[in-house]
Amino acid sequence: MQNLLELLKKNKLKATPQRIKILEILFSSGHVTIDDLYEKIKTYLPTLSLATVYSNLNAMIKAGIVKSVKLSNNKVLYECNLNDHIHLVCKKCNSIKDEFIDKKAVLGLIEKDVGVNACDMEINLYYVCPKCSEFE
Amino acid sequence: MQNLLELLKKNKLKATPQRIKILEILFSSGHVTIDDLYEKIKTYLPTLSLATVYSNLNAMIKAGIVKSVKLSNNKVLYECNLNDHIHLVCKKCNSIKDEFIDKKAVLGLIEKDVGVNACDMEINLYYVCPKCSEFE
DNA sequence: CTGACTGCAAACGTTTTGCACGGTA
DNA sequence: TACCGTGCAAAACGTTTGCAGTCAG
Repeated sequence: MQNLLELLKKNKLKATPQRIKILEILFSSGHVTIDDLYEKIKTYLPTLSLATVYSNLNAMIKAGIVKSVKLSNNKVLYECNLNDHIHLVCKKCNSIKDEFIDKKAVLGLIEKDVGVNACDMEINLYYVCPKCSEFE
Repeated sequence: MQNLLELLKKNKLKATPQRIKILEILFSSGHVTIDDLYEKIKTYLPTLSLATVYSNLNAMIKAGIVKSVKLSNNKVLYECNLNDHIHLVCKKCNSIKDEFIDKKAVLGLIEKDVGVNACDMEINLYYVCPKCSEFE
């Protein structure tokens, strides 16, 4: 995918096959745990090491391409940092759904209370997903 | 402190001195790391073990009395889950400031977009704290 | 050609576990 | 008294590090 290659170059990161594959998976999956990510990549790049995945994620987080989100169950998710979305987290099964909201309106409302200029905002809503509320 | 004792009993947790002290510190400190917490408790309860602190925190998290927050530097903070506040996290030094907002208004704004009833909401604002912006 | 990236193994700090003992309800 | 909670040590877990070899620019 040409644009991923350029995305890396634009951020002064070498475009290795490992990094491109990591980004591809992040783009198509929305958000994944390290284990999911490692599992999925291994089918394409069997020799890839977990340490490399970590170091690449950290490098791309530093560059601002990737974002990590820690949920209340202390699991960490990685995702690409392009879309303006929040997370709906199911309290029962920990499944996660992306949801798009008017972040500017929310940020405006909050900044009025707080009196600070924020460069980023992270919102997680905890709820019970449809599947889990069926079996309550 | 009588109300802490009742808070534990109400949630079907035995009111041991260790748990009461943990809650006292969480209440007075806002949010603390495990190390801070352990350090502070040890002056009152020198025989306390770290494993006990962990198991008590986990028990109280399950009961909903305590909450844990994982920051982008992978440090975990514990806090009591009674106040309606959000976190201002400094992007440079990772310091954290509690800030109180009108959560209901924010939640209302978001739920309108999302069409879901949330039982809890977590908001983190990333900014540059006054100390760090001095030395930029 | 050169510095950055990879893969591996070992190290690291944090959290959990198993078990005997002790204290709360 | 019965059971939950404690303390200790060891194990497990997720992540980082160091290093030799490799590859992208």
